[in-house]
Amino acid sequence: MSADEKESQNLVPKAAAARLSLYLRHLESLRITGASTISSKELARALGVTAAQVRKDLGYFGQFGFPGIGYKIENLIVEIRKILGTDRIWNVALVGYGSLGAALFRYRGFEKQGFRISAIFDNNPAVIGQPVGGLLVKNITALAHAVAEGDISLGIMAVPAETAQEVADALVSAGISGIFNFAPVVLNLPENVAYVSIDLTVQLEQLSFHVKQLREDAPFEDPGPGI
Amino acid sequence: MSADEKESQNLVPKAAAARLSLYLRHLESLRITGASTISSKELARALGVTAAQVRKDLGYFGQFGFPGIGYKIENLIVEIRKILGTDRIWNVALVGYGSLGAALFRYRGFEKQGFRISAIFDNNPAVIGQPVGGLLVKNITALAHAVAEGDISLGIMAVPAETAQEVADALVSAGISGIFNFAPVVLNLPENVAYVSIDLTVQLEQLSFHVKQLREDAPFEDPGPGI
DNA sequence: TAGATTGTTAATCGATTAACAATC
DNA sequence: TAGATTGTTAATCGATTAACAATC
Repeated sequence: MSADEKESQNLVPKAAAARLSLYLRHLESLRITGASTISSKELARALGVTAAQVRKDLGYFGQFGFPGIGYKIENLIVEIRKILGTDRIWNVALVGYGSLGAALFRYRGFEKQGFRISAIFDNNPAVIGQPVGGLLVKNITALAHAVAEGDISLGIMAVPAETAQEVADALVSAGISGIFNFAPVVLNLPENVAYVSIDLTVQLEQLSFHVKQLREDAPFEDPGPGI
Repeated sequence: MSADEKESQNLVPKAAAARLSLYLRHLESLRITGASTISSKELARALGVTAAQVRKDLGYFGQFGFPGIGYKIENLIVEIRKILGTDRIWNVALVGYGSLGAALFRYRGFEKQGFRISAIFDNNPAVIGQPVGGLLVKNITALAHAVAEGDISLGIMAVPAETAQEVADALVSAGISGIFNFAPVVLNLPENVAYVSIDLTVQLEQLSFHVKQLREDAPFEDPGPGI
């Protein structure tokens, strides 16, 4: 079976695809230093994984390295971008222009990787019509039209939990291909819509869980304050 | 081996702990509806996992259910909070008061789960001294003192990639127990410091990857615009 | 009681690591 | 050439699912 067939049959572990992004980030930072090749061992070391894992992750998608040499940095950047689909511009709709939505809009990291927020929506009359960075915040009822007109295929949701499913449904009917959700709910979506969700509170709870675990594992290390 | 021993020996899959947060979120929303018990099957259905997984995840930490009945919602909420360590207040330092930092500070979801941002730091003279929600943004050089004084054990980093490692080192020397990082870098931290990281661009890249995969799997479903 | 549901063991499935021939 | 490093197979490790006796 070819690497292409593997990919299209979903045999790529999700975690492998996530690491690809990390490899890309590191390769981009290396490029600035002028380095031209890197071995799986060096890349692994920088990211805290094993060299075998780096080679295996890349192996899911093709043969990019040179035995005895390593990987050519420029070339690998181009290849990973192709794999991730960031060798193009994605137009993104931002739904919800509260404080988180506004922060995400101002975040320059997205544009740098080819994600362009090209429309903003809210249901709050107080912000609808407001100009932000060359755009106007639109009424959420205009979603379907704007998505079709603007060749928008991704949506970022920064809305409260209460309206999240409703907004997701609207994005799906509008014909969006993928949703990036910040509302703390598990969305119900059709199989043909891609879905990534970040629940900030869940992550913070994981942190407190890990802190607790560390303290339990090493009860003599951290007597805490007052001793 | 007891459930407690398992936990302290790190035999709990990380993914199981993450799902605990999702169970908690759903249980809290159920409580409002007045329901008093729930079965693993119902909980599983709501969150898109299997019933066996719900029971197994909870089983890592103890026996909370009643055969033939299910789980008592109020009780399970209390137990999961204990497990996650959110049965108490955590004082949190926010480092970096740019647009993301400001959005995180305004986000009410943290306080609701017991995470209180009790100090804010930045290195930018333009924001140092600025009053925000009853706090003053402090110079980052005051970190160590404030952490000790304020019983702060967690740090949220909303700083640029360039200064992230430096800030992390400062948090570690200040005696912080856990770091929640938003900078797009892999931090180098001692083993005894808990660590959760969110790289927004990585997540958006995963979304574009999944969209691409869906399109490749169903080439006849989405002819795209222009047809 | 009969039906429902847990907690847990064993079976399955998937992901990571180790090892090494092929290659530069 | 000798040393380095890839790509890939096989072995290991870990997580999920299925099954079912125990229990209410």
